[in-house]
Amino acid sequence: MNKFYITTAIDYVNDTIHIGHAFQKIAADVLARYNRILLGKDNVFFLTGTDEYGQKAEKAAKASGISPLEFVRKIAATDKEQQDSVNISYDRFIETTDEDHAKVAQEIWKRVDENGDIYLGEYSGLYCEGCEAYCDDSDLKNGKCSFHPNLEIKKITEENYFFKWSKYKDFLIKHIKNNPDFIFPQHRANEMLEFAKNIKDIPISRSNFTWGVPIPNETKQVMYVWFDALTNYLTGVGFLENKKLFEKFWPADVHILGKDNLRWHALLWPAMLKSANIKLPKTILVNGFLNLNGRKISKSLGNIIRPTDWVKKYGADAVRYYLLRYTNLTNDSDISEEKLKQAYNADLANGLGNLISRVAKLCETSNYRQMEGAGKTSSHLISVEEYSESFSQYRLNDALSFVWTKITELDRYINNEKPWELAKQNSPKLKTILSHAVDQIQEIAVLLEPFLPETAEKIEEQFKGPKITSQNPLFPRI
RNA sequence: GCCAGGGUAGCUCAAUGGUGGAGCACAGCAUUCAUAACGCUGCGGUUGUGGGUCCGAUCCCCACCCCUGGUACCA
Repeated sequence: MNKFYITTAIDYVNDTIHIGHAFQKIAADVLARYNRILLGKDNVFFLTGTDEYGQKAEKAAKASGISPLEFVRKIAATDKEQQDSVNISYDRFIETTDEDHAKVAQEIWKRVDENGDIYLGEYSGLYCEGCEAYCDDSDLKNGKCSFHPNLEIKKITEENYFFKWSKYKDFLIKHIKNNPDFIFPQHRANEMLEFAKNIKDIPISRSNFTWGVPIPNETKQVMYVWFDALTNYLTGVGFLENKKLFEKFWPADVHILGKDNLRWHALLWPAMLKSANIKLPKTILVNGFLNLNGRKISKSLGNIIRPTDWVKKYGADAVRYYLLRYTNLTNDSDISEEKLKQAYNADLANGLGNLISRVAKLCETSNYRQMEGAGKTSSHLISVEEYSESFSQYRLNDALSFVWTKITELDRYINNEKPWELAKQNSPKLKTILSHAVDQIQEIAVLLEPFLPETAEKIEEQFKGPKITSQNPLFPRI
C-alpha cells in the first residue's frame, strides 16, 4: 500500500462540535500525520467536514430566522474553527452543501436506481420529529418517543423511495466475516453481524421537509440525510470532478467514526457502494465516546467543553497529548480538566519539557556543535517496532507510552554520565555523551511529530545544530 | 430480557496455571545540567462475591453481584 486515505465522521450542524468530537478528529489527524511521514505527503489524503442537510437543520434555521444555507454554513465555520484550534491537518473540509457534493449523491442514487435497488413504496408509522425517523413500538413510552418525550408522535403515511437493503444481507455478512480488518475493533463487527440478520429495506427519501439533496426526476421528495451524507467520502476525493485524484485514493483506507454511526457505515454504506459498483472501504475504525468527570457530555447537562476552551489554557499539543495518552481509542474513556493538568505537569513539563531544557543548556554552556549527521530518515525512525506495532493496532496511547519510556531512559542516561561534571573537567568524553543525547532527542522529536506537531517542530528547530541554544520552556509548569 | 466486553494499588492501565507489575499521586534519600525539575528508595493490593477443578487459581469451570456498550435517533 503506497497511499492512505482517511476520513472522519462529518458532524451534524445542529451545534458546534465539542471535545468528544475533537477526540476523533485528533486520532484521525495522528494517523494522517504518521502516514505522511511513512508514505510521503502527497500520498495521504485526509477528509473531514460537516453534514448539513436534514429536517433538524431546517428547523433550527427557521428558529433563528435565517435561511438553512446561511445557518448551516455558520455552524460549519465554528466547527472548522474548533478543528483548526487543535491543528487538524485535513486536506479538505467538506460541507455537504458544497457544489460538487449534491451531484455525487445524485449520481450514486442514479446508479443504485439503475441497478434496480430503489423502488417506490408506502411507509406508514409513528414518526418522531426529534429522531427524524419512525419509531418502533419498542421505542415508545406512554405513547411518546423515549428519546424525545416532550414531542408529539405523529402518525404519518408517506410514499417513499426505498433502498433494497435486504438484498445485500448475505453479501454484507460474508464480507464482514471474510475481512477481519473491515470493522475494528472486532466486537463491533459482532454487533453488526447480529444486526445484519434482520436487515429490512429502508426509506431513503423524505417528503415532509425540503432541506435536502434533490432526487433525480422527482420534485416532491428529497434524499434522506444518510444517503447523501455517506457519499461525501466519494466527493471528497473528486469522484466526479477529479478522476485522477479519485483513482489514486479510492477506496478509503480508514473511515473513523463514533460508535453511534457504525451501522450506517458498516452496513448501509457498503450496500450502497456494492449496488453502485464501487469498491468498498478497507477499514471502519470505531472510536468510543468521552465522558467528562464521569458524566456524559451533553447540552442538557450543560457540561460541554469545546477544544478551544482547553487550548487557550494549555495549548493545542497538551490537549492532543492528554486525549490520546489517557484514553483508549476504541472504548469509552473518562476525562477531566484535573487529569489534563496532572498529565501536563508530570509528562509535558517535568518529562519532555525539562529534558529538552537540560540538554539544550548542557549543549549551550559547553559550546557543543552538532555534526551534520548522515542520520536516519524520519520514515525509518518512525518504523521502530514497538511504535509502529502500536499504530497497526490503533493503540495510540501505547505509542505515546513508548516515546515516554525513551524520555525516561535519556534522563537516566544523563544522570549516570553526569555531563556537567565532564564539562568542568574538560573531558573529551563530554562530546560523545552530548552527541548521544542530541541524537535521542532528534529521534524523540520525530516520534512526536504525529502527536505534538507544534512541539516536535520546535524541538527539531532547536536541535538541528550546529549550534544548540537554550530556549524558553516548552511547557511551563502550571 | 437478550448479546458483547469488563471488575487487579487512591487514579490510569499491564501481566501470568507456580511467592502480584508500571506510570501518576504521596513520603524519604540523593543531586544541581534542568521548569522546586531528573534519579534512587519506600508506601500502597485477601486481583468484585461465593463455590469447584488442581500439588498450586488473579488466570480455567459454575453461580451470583456490579459497571460499560449494543439491541434500527444520536460524535
